[in-house]
Amino acid sequence: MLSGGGAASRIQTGRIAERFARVMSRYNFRETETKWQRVWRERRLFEVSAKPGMPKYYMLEMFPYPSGKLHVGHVRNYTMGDLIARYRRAQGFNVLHPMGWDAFGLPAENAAMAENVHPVVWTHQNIATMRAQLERMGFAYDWSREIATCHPEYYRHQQKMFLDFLAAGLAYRRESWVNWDPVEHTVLANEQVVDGCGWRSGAIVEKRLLAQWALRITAFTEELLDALRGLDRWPERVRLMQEKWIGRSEGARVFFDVAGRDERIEVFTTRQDTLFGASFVALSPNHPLAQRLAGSDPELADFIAECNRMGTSEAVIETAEKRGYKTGLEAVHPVDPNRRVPVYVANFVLMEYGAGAVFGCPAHDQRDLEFARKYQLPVIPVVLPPDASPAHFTIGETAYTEDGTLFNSEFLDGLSVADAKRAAGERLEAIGRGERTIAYRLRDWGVSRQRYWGCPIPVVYCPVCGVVPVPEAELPVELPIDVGFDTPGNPLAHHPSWKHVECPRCRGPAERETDTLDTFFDSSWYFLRFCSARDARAFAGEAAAYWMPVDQYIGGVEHAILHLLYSRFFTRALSQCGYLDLDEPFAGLFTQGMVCHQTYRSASGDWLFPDEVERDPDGRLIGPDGRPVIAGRHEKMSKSKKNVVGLDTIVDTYGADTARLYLLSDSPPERDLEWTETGIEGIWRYVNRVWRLVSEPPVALPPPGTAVAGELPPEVVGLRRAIHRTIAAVSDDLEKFRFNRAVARIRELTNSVEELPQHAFGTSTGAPAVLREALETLARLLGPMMPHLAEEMWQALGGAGLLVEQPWPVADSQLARDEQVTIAVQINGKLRATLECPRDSASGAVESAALRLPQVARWLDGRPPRKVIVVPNRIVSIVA
RNA sequence: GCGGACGUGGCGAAAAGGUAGACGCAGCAGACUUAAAAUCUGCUCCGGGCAACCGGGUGCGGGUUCGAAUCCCGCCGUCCGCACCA
Repeated sequence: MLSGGGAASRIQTGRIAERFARVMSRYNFRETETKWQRVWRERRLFEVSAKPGMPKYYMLEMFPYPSGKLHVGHVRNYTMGDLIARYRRAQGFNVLHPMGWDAFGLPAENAAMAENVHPVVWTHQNIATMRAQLERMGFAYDWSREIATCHPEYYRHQQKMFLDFLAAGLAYRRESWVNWDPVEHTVLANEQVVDGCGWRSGAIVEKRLLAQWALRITAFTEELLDALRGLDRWPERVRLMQEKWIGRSEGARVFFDVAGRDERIEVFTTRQDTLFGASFVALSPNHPLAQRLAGSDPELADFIAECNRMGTSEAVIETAEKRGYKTGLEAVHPVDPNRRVPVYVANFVLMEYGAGAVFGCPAHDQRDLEFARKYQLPVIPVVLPPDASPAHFTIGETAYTEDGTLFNSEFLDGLSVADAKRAAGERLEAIGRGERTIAYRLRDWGVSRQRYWGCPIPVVYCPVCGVVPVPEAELPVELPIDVGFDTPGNPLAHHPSWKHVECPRCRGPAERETDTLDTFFDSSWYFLRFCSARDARAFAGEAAAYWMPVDQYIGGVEHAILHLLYSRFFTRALSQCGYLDLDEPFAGLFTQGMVCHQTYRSASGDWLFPDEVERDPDGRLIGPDGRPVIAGRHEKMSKSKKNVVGLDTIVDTYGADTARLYLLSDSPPERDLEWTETGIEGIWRYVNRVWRLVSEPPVALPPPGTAVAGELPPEVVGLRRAIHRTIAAVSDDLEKFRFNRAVARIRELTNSVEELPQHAFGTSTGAPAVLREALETLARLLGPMMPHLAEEMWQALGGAGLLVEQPWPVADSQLARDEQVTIAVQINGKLRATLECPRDSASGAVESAALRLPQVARWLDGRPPRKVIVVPNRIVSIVA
């Protein structure tokens, strides 16, 4: 066994040494990259300030959680942002491109418990590591604006915001449900609940009601929904997801009296038209009436307790088996007092939505139908499909949810669904049994967290004065450092002295709030702080007015709803509190895909890092123990499955530019990217080819600025056309976030330069000048993608100043124009020939030329075509 | 369960409704080399044919159109989100 391990590590060392030798003999990225990073830093090129006369561009990538090390998923995001930032800068914009750390959060506390390291230390070490990694990548950040949300100078401002929200009625206290681990006596995050059990204790998780702080995001519901339409530079799918999340539905509140009791059940429904198909009413287990009934019905109390032995996540609730408990009560139909339906308590009814109670119409709702079948409740169809006969229409296993004509419904008979909704609503209103209303899925945002590593909520509880805000002069309420993590639960609550304070109002003994704020609170305004990161205020008004909104925001689609919705709300809430005058923080949004990698398991079933897997001489995969490896599926990179690629190894081996170009070139940015070792080697070969073209050009280059003069051979004219077409196409691709295509076009131009035959230079004095134009163009176009290599190319070409300070090239449309076009000729939709024509030839001429082609004549076989369609410069379509 | 997306060669992909597979990766053959690496050249969607060429082909089944990867309808599969992970 020992020797096996030794052999494996010898292979590994051998491979790295071999790679290293290969690398050192060529383009020296090590020296080049550190050199240019130093130059940019020393000249403070990326430190910017507001310049009112100059057009601004705010480029922002979602700031990272400092989890330890940067992975290629982060780097893909930041590479795209840097590309745009450098491109806009070259176009003459004053570009703000900041970076910071979303530094509060659960993993720091987990590390504290697992590795016995304080969250402060762990976080700061991780930030230092990750900052160094970002610097090595050569990203053009304004580091003078770096922020970390765990810094008191950052969170003091959000404590002030919280107090302002409180004063404005946008923050309030309410009871809400949490996941409770009965063994550890700790509140669990949804992520910490695995199959209904606590991740550490394994105990079955319970729901508990806790008094917590919430933000009134619902005060802005309509605005947040309506303004989505104006976000025309957001992906359609993200706007759709937010729209669905807000979940506006028009319907009605309907009141059911409980037979024989002085009790009324209010339900919300979007299907008031199906009122005559009702066969039950169902209450949420946490509905007040259900709670009251449970007091005298132990069986119901058990059922409710069982419903509460389940996490709070909607996915869990919705996928659980639908179950109900028959209370024995009967609800009186609101329109027809002679009808009665049974009242159930059901586990699928959410207290948070609508009225916490529903009526069930099994014929026209699938979930109600399944419930009705399970508890043998009647299924009464009331909407008749267009071609069905009322006498024979029945419901089987599928509810009918489409439009149709109402029947079995008294005064609604004969109406369409839409008309019946209106008529039913009117009748309910007229008899005082309900009213039409709009319900939203969106709930207020609970921001209290029973955790240490977050921003303290600046309030004090006084037995005399009640809830008292901490006076502004006493902010920030700083997190104490001397805490222990041995006792489960919130260390702040266990701290011997921290929470004991004087009441700011009456000076009597009082207690601090020991909950901290949700970390989404931290990230809901960081983009504003970046506008003036060292200001004594949260942000300077003028700076925010100049820089905001963010022109281009880039991040993972996993933030499509929560972070983006909260930030949109925050911007409005802050505007309402007088901080600024803005509704939408992000004018442009792009959501990039994940980075994936194949997974590997050893013979004993343990996950293996890709680095630990080698190929033996027969090409089989073997692990560090010398035994065969099982190659698994390609998945999103995650620490738990070890399918991560360390950034440092990549940058050490190939350099930052190669990594950057690979991340841009391989897949469209919005799609997932498969990380492959061979792919990055291909980029490395390309880097060397480009560098060779510049360092050893095929002919001596004329001095910079030499005009292209004289007659050019056709190949050189073609190269010149390629140069200008590439400039135009790459610019267009960058505008549309088609980075992989932009890279492909630059590679095509590189191929064109390499393919230029030597003799093309011999006959013309202008040809070397065109070669120079091509190489300079390559450097300029590659600049935002591979800034170090491009800067080195620019210097080797003798360009003036730094490449970063050069303007973006502009295509000459005359030079880009090709006078010949290839036209496809189709017969009955199949390609049969092609035709070379001068550009913009008359359709008649193209048509007759196409009909004269021998291939066409053969297919027509002497018959005249029935129809000919000519699309200029593209295609001739012949119908035979 | 609900909501959102995606599906094209061996692989990543490209294609204003107009020549499907640009640009790469991998593979094969060749050049250089004592040899290897590096580099360079050529080939590579599938089937048939010596070839010119012919037939088929963008998850599956239909439809619209002179023409569909692209638009419409229905299925299948995969991925993401679901409010305390960030």
